[in-house]
Amino acid sequence: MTTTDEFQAAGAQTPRPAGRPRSARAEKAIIDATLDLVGESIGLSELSIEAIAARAGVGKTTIYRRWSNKEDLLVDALSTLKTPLPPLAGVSVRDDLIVYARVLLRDACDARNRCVMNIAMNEAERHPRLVERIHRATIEPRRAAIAALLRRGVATGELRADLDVPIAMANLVGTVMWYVRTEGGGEAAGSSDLAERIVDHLLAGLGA
Amino acid sequence: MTTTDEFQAAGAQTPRPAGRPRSARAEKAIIDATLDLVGESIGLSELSIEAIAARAGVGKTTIYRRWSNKEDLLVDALSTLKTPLPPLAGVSVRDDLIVYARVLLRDACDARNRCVMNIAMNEAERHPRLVERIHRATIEPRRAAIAALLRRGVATGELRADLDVPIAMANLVGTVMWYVRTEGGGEAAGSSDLAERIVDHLLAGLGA
DNA sequence: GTGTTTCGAAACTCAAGCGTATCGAATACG
DNA sequence: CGTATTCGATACGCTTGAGTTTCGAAACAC
Repeated sequence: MTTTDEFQAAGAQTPRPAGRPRSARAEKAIIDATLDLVGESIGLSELSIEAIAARAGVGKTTIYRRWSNKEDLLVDALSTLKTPLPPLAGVSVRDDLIVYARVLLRDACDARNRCVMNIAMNEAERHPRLVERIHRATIEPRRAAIAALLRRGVATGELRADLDVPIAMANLVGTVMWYVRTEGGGEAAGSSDLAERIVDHLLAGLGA
Repeated sequence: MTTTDEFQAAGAQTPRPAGRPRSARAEKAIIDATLDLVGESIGLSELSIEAIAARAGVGKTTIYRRWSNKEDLLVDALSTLKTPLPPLAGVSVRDDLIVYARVLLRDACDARNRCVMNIAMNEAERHPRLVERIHRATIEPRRAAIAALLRRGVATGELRADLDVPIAMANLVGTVMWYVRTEGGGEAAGSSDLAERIVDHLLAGLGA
């Protein structure tokens, strides 16, 4: 830390409170350390503020001055993860399914995003506000997007007319998630045509 | 507790040690309480011996006299869950796939079994011995059985000749798991033809 | 310079939970 | 009966971590 990284947006109507300004660098370090540790230790109860402070090279005071407790910090940290859904080319449903499958694959292979899913699925009754926020920010938009894509496929005749959309969604998402979990997570991302193979497999079906 | 439930197998070569015998009822109560709490609190670190003792109506002494630590208790408790794989009728691959899908559905809806999966997937580096044992006792046999069934289908021509077995396994297992997680867990088990619909969906594929 | 606020570090209080030890009562054997 | 062991209950020492407080130093405004 040779240079000073303190600053404030200093809007005209916020006349810059007196005293030393809060370090933006410290804030980013705290968020990063939190996400790192969330990615390593899966349970939220294993995640300690002291470990976050140590990892971030920051005093606990600096954390508690910004967030009043662990859950508030987690809400802010996890909300920085929501990668935007990629735009769809919109040419063929198959191509768009592959685009989404690639996103699912990438997220499923990333430790941070994987833990968001674990938290959303496992800690619903222990951290309802946190899980609710994750659902609204990340999960629900993706569900809606995939459902809309599947319905588009039914409408255009590219998919079966009697398609069961909930089952088809479980097909796509569940296959990707389970594949990554069982067949080594890291290597799966490398083979770039995996998403393509999974989608074609689903479209064609298992039957002869 | 009006009657006495103490006993010992008392084989001829084990001459029944002196003193009050250990209570088989207490042992069962401990295992049951452990599985109940595992089914409620998903993380192993949230699971406390003291809560197990309280739930089982048992002193901590009675637990520590039988298991030296929490992990040993968990290994024994979880190993009582392994429901045997059902025999296959062996007539058609579709029927056998439905049999397995039903087993997967039932297990995925049961809180206890669901937590075994969570532990196996999430706590690999924290409890390697426990996870290893779960894998050998429960997961690996099922993986092998499903893989064998799929290969049989390829051999008999009921399934595509170019079937990618790992992807097909992720299809079946992932679809069931994900469906239960997203579309209400409890109700899914009720509709008895869900397994059938999922399998037929997979066999036919999504394409028109 | 003075005043105000934040900084990292360290100490603190408080609660939870592990694993152990001790207690009187209960249950077996002989 | 005496002896041995387990029973549930309780207390203990110990560690971990949450959240607070205090401290001297640093970073700003004036």
